[in-house]
Amino acid sequence: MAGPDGRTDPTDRSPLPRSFYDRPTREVARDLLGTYLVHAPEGAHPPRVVRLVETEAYVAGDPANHAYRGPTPRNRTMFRGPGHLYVYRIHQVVCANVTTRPGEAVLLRAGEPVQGIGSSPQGPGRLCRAMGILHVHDGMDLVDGRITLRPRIGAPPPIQSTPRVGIRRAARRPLRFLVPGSPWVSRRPRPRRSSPLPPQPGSRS
DNA sequence: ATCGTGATTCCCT
DNA sequence: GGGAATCACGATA
Repeated sequence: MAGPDGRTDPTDRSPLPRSFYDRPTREVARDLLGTYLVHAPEGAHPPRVVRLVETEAYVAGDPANHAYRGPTPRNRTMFRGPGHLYVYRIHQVVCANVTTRPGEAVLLRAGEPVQGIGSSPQGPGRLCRAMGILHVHDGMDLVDGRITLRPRIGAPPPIQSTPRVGIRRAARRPLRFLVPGSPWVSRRPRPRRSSPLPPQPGSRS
């Protein structure tokens, strides 16, 4: 889909400016859908590009937020200012976030392959693997670095908000944003319930 | 639904 | 410092 200027290559466009990230985190999470995550590795390797289709916001006062209890060695990047890459490791997997205002961030959950993608970028761990994002990239500046985000081309995609996935606390807040119908959105049927409830009459399964 | 897996954090000493 | 709880996942079935 070409923009009004007819250009089709997202890497021709300048990275999103710092001001993009210096906004309320929910807005950033929503506006990130349809933008392009670009990793131009050192050397002659071709850039890897995905179009983001799924994000989650982690906001202040949010018990699921890594920064909920303030700065720690792991989450220090979340306090470095808007527009940095916060990469953390969980289990055997790395996940990437974009920082917004101090102590808040957006988890990048899934994307649609555009260029140079060798494995499925579906789910936050797999997205990082496909993009070649490593734990050592934690703290990188997204405005002026090898890993950047580039503006959407054309009209904004349709956006749906849903409960967040894979967390226990505050999972039901509608802070997950996705492009409905995209085959690249990660599927995880339902968030875990914190306490088992007896099946209600009329509820499914 | 469950399991592998190891880092991180917390709540004590 | 140390032991235990926790975990923004992914692969399995």
